[in-house]
Amino acid sequence: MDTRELRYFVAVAEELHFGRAAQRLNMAQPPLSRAISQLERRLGTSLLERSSRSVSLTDAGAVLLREGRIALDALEAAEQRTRRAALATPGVVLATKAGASEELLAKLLHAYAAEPGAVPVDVVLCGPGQQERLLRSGRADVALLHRPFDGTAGLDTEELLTEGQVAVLPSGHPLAGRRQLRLADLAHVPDLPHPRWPDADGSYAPGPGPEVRDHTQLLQLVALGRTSVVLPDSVRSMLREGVVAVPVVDAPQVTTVIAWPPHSRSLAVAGLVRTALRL
Amino acid sequence: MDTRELRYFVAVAEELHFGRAAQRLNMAQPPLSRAISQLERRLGTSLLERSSRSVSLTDAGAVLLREGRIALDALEAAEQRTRRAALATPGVVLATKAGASEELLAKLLHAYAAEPGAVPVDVVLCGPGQQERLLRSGRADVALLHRPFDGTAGLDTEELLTEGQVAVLPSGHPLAGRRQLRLADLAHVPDLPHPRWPDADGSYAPGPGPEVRDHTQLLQLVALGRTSVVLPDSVRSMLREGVVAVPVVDAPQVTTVIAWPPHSRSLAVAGLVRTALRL
DNA sequence: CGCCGGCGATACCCCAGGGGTATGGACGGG
DNA sequence: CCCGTCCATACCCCTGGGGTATCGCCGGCG
Repeated sequence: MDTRELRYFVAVAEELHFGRAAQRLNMAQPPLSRAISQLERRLGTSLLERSSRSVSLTDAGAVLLREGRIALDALEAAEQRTRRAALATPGVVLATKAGASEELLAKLLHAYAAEPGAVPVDVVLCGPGQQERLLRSGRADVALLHRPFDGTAGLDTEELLTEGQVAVLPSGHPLAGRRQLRLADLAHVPDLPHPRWPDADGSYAPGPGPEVRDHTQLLQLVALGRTSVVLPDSVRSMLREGVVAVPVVDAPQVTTVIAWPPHSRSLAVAGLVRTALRL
Repeated sequence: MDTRELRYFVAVAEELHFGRAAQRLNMAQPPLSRAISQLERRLGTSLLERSSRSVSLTDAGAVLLREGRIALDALEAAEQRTRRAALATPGVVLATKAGASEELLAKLLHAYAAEPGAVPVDVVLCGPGQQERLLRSGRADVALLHRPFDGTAGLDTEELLTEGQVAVLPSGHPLAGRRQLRLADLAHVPDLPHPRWPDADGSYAPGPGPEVRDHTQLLQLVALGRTSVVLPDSVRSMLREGVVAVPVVDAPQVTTVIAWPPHSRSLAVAGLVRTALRL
């Protein structure tokens, strides 16, 4: 199967609309239609159910969408890792969520730098959920992920830290005085809508909550009484005036894991993992 | 990156010879040379070191070979799984080495068939090392692998059984009377050369030992005094007249694992794994 | 009920680029 | 020193991927 066809199919399968998919792919609609039916002929099966009013996935199409994304990720990773291997810099790229696990990260970097044979670590701070993408697409060699928020299927991982979660609230808020909360208490607080994080493409889904890009912004917005958020215990070390943290007893436990691609042959990644496990 | 270019590169990187690679790809050498240098230009790095007498991989080339094989496997898997999803048969394909773990396999199939919601299991018996390929290339949904012989990087696994190994010898052989053996005892027994298994393409590497295709053949050849072999304990149940098994005390322990692709969403695979763990 | 508008498929054209053959140029061995 | 090996270059051909114009289907609306 050709990469081109697969990319086309994934675009159509995601949009469920040939016209929009063609637009996204910067091409006209007819060659896209043709490419898809050609792919269907090659595979000997129909992938999309077209009525003249709507497009939907067949079972086979759903399989190809899931498996195809994995294959495209692997291709992109091959390209990115090759490009990075070509640069003279022998560094390793570590991706982590901006503002999360700050203390752990600092300790890890410090301890690793003291190891014999340590190489420079290029830290990429990214938005929530982006570490996983960076790792899968080959732009990072190793990442700190947070279960259950990030998916770890197909990655090798080691657990580093498990913690509960706290609600971060403006100090004047009625709920701020409680000794503990439940998720139900926070589910419908109309004056504190949940913040909105950017998508992979940097855009924001519509909604009532304020748009945020990092934890500093987020805590400032909490202090201003505009939003509230549930985060792992370790944010306590970042708390500022005007915000309080209240344990949420029934929030899922968050496990910070260090993750890397399963075929990694990098000594630097192995060293980082070894160091992290010794912390 | 294009699939075609990647396939070409992998062929050249494996052969380290443009002429032979072109032959393998059923094309002439010049367009292959051109395609590779075009790929190098696109990636902005050289992948192969050519002198007019020999070709070798650069560091970046080695990375692309490793990552590229993974990506090509993922592509092939996407295609195969889509094809299989299109067939009406709701079965699941289980790959296992012919003759290995027979008792375990029989128990597993029997127990799984009794589960509610069990689907037909299509068992593929293949040569050693081929289960891994079948799984990675999407022709199988789940496999029984044997560590440390099969690689499990990038697969999800559960351990089922760990056992020692025995040497299978013709009953008349001098070593057959021993209570136990060491690998060194078997390393240089010129009258019992190791058997040769077929490669992925069905051909045999040259060597002194007899060519075998399955364990029945193998045991017959042992009985005839033509070869000897070291296998997991569980072959004892297959022993025939004329052969004896002697424990090899320093042979590595063999662990039978059930393995599946990490992104598998198949209920049937999950059911098989659950059943296997309960045995 | 018929017209319109949205959407995917078809028809037809064009040309970029992938593949082939012939040949050059570098280098090692006899 | 010449020849054989092997990768690169030059040049040609034609497939097939992309574009525009248009059709056919169908649901909604006046």
